[in-house]
Amino acid sequence: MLTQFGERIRELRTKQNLLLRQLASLLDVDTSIISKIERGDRQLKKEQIPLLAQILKADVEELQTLWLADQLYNMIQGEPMADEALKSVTKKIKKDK
Amino acid sequence: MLTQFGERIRELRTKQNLLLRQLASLLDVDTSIISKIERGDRQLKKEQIPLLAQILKADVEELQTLWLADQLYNMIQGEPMADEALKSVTKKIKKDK
DNA sequence: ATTATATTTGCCAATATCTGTCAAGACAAT
DNA sequence: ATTGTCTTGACAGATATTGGCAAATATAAT
Repeated sequence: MLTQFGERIRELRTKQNLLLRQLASLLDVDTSIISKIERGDRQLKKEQIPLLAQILKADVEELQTLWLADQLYNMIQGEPMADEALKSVTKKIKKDK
Repeated sequence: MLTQFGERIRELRTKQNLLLRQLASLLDVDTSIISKIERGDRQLKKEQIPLLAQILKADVEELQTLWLADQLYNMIQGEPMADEALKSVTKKIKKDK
């Protein structure tokens, strides 16, 4: 399944004329991992987002948002009560502040 | 950390005058598991919700919503971009339909 | 205070999930 | 056919989650 995060990374990477292999090297992981991340087969570790943003000269917060949205979407995917649950959490989050 | 789901289960269980041990037996798990679930230390398996709802004479959808909301909340807990991500997913979910 | 009952907690082993690596395959371009 | 890039599947090690037991703690009654 494609992810917003993965698609954005690929977009940024190609815009910078970076090869998978090069980005992988900068992130110190195997090339295949990056490939999978861009295609939505794997998740990047949350902790790696800042470094990745720096390498791709991207906005950290944008990537964090996309990353988190993917996780959430993945969780509610196909759940019958997704709407209600989302509404409830949104409300609760606002109260927390 | 307390959960909406766990608190509701405890509420329903006591209202039915069921002991942990009795509910545990009906669900075929150890008493300690139910205790932990009610206190938010453990998650009930999604698949067990319908049976639980039946036992507690509760609305399945209500419990599913609470359960899912807990999972979501747990995921965005402390995330700086929680708001944005939630908004994004909510929008996407609506499109999916 | 002692007993009996209910609940909570810490710990362990089993299981499941995640992470990175490797090797083989697909795909283009030349 | 060779080269360079990307993709895929299988694997092993690391992590996380789960259920169960047993001990600790709480609660209630006498």
